[in-house]
Amino acid sequence: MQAAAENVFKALADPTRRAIFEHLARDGEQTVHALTYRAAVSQPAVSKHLGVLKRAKLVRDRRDGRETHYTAQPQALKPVLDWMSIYGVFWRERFDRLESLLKRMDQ
Amino acid sequence: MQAAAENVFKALADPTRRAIFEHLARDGEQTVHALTYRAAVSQPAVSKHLGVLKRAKLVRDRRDGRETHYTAQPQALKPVLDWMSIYGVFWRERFDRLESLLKRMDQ
DNA sequence: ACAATTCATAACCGTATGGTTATGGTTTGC
DNA sequence: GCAAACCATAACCATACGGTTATGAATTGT
Repeated sequence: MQAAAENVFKALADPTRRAIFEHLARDGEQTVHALTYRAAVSQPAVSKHLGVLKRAKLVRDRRDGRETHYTAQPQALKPVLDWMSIYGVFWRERFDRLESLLKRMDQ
Repeated sequence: MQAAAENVFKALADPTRRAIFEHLARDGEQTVHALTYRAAVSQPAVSKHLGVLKRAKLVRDRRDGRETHYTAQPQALKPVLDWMSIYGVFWRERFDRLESLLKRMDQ
């Protein structure tokens, strides 16, 4: 498998990290401060988690003065999808979505 | 997120476990003995990994005499796909596949 | 200038994790 | 019947991991 997927899988294995990522993906760019406010853990813990997510390329950071803004980079999930696709597991589901999509497009 | 996905993510976070799962998914049902032969770790380690995969429902086991046969259960990956779909990240890719599929169906 | 804010890093701690060897219960082959 | 094969579990060990508090560097507000 691609070496890239390694870090992604490990990064997503932790629930706190997934929560942070979900938050970023849903609500867009956030400062560490804002993320800490929502998280159930301390600010240093959040910073460490962001470091892990960053190494996995799941987030990007942008320094602005004393603040650091983080953004979700969902494309980084692609290696996971690719890995899963190897086994052709989801063709059935994809086809179902295709069908329902076509139906909606027909109306 | 679904509680089910929790175990799946953690199970897939370990490279040895992914290797075992890949092997099962590719080559079909295998005994612990056969899996150990290929794996880079000891038989007890393989057994433990299989236990983790089983709790995540990623594999099924079938006892037959002194042998235990394991089978990959790729449907268990679905919660991961669902989780990723939340963010609509892959609609673009899906749509691309749809297009190429339609082209092939047209011929 | 100085106090407060924001964040990352260091130092530390308990527990989870992934590995090992040892062992024992079944089942099979001879 | 007995030795060998197959597998799971127990006991153990080192390290990784996720959390904490303490601290300091950089920036901002007043």
